Amino acid sequence: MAKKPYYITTAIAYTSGKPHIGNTYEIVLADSIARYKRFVGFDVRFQTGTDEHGQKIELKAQEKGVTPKEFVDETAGEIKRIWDLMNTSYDKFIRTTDEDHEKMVQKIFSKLYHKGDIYKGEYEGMYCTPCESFFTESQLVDGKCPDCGREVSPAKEEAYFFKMSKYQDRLIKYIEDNPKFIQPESRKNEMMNNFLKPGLQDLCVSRTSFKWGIPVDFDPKHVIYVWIDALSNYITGLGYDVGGGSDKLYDKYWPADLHLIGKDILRFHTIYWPIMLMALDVPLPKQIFGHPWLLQSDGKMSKSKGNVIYADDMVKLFGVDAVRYFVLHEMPFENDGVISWELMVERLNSDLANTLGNLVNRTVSMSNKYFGGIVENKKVAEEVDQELIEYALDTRIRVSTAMDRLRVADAITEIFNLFKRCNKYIDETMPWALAKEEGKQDRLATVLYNLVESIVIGATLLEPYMPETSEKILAQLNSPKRKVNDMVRFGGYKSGTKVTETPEILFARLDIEEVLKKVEEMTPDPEPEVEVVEGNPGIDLAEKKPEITIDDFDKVQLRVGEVIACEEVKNSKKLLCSQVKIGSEVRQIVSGIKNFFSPEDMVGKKVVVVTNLKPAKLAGVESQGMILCAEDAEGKLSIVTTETEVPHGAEIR
RNA sequence: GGCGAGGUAGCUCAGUUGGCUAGAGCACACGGUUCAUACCCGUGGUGUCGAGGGUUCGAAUCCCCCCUUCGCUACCA
Repeated sequence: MAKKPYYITTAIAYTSGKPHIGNTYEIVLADSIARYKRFVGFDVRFQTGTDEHGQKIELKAQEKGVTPKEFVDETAGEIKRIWDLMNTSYDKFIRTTDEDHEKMVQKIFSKLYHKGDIYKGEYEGMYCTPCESFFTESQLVDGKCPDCGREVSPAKEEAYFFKMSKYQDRLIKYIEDNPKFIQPESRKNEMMNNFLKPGLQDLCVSRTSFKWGIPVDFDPKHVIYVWIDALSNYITGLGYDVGGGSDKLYDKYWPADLHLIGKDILRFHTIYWPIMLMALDVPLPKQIFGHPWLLQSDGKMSKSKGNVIYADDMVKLFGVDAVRYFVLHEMPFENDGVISWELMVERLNSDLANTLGNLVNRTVSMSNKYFGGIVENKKVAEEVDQELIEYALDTRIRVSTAMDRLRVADAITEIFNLFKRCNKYIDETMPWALAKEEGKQDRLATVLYNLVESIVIGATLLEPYMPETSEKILAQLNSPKRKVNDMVRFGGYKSGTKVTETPEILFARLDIEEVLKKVEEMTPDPEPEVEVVEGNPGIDLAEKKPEITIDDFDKVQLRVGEVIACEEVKNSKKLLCSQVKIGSEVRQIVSGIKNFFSPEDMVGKKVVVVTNLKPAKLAGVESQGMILCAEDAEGKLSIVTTETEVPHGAEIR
């Protein structure tokens, strides 16, 4: 019988920087599910990758002085390196800059356009000119640009829109008919109440304000916006073809069984993505799980605090499997989890070193000490054995129940409960006492056999979560990997096998003080604190502009001007129109300063003017330059002028 | 503001449709044990189950109100 296919994906990671432990959690979680499904007999395909387009990347690349492609090549490489470091078993790492992906995204966009689900319209919003960005009302901070804090003005831009509302009722029905579609369930309510029930707005799916993206093939000044580009990776990665003739991978694995994503992007995956698929006549994925986040106990992770935890730092200190154990075990199903170095060390010492490591070690040691390493089933059973045997066999069922509900943390706990049960069994049977008693040798052998067999069962079940440790334990016990079908009976361990003579310590206990010391060494410069001058804090800019050269600065021409006349601009709230004399010419300049200066204030003032600024119309009035002002934290303005009297027309440099 | 989730032992959390003296893990204390990584096993809680009111023979669990924390609130990749 052919194996049942199982397709699982993570969200593709945005390549704007190095992923921290929170991002890494998702890939490890997905990996544990993928490995588990493989173990229980599914034909698994596990896809992950990177989302590499967008304005933010364009800007970051510019800041670094590299091309966007060079920039994402480096970041994507870093992300892949960490995924590999975490020992994740993905089958496909897709990048949205892959050629086949880009081509198919264009075809998908084109098809939706010709079908009439995408139409050309105008995007209206609040626009911040210096930032070249649109914002919605709700994004504005105090009615101003959330990035630079400056005034924004209503503006329009040509854009393509997706008719979401057309599919809204179908989606509501689908979600209601498939209660498991959105997990955890509380998220389902958020989507229904906030978006679906009030009615969907059409979605803007193209941009002209930046270039780093996939161009619309029939209208190349537009770039396809993130939704259609990024989300479609789940099908393009399988070789989906919108024109028919999809790859056989697609036929086999689509629809996906599980999209694993962070709770922050649930809306895109549970609303936009299903609607896109409906429009393409493609079946919907079976389940979408928005997992919670792993947070620092001492406040949020931030680079300026110097407390960002990166996966590779953790791996250096604790090893891959300890980190995997920690993130999987500590993460609850619905609420955010907590991460700290202290908790990490505590878990490692008590669970990994004491319970598991010590169990394996003492078992192997006793086998060596009493029987020269030979583990033999002499079948001298006693009543206590049965409880252990049943517990060991039952663990498989309990793990399975937890995994079917995606309760990965619970599944791991079940496995460790088995290890604890083994430790208890040792105390119940007291092998060291049997060793001293005459005629108890066969009973002793049986006890050790039961222990080894139980550990093999536990180690086998542990593989999806801690693959390396699982392998190490089986190697110490000299046991092959056990198949899922051989998990239903107790006694699969081959009697007469010799265990290792030199048991390696699986997890060494760590001292929290020493760990914290090492952590400090690894982060030697936790961001030099900028000195704050007492009583005069000044103003900190939210965003610093990239460095420029003297040549860049030379492009700007600044001259002294004298305001000879000034009036209010009709139909505007903030604008004044000044006539400014600069040498032999008089320029008309419009400025947003009415809230602070009256036209009378302005007349006679010497001002600094940008004279080679491209003329622009503000509220219908042409402005041939710009008067420079300083702005304080409250947005109060002060005109820049010269320290001593200088004739108008003088150049500033 | 609207919608939603939570507030249970020092810490992290379980507590199904209301019902035996409210639980687990960690930490802590004591006892046991010595095969083992100072480990393992056992024992130990006067917790106002956020506050108040109500329904009921009986409520952490249902209803009302209040306090408090957090999530979501559309074009951000």
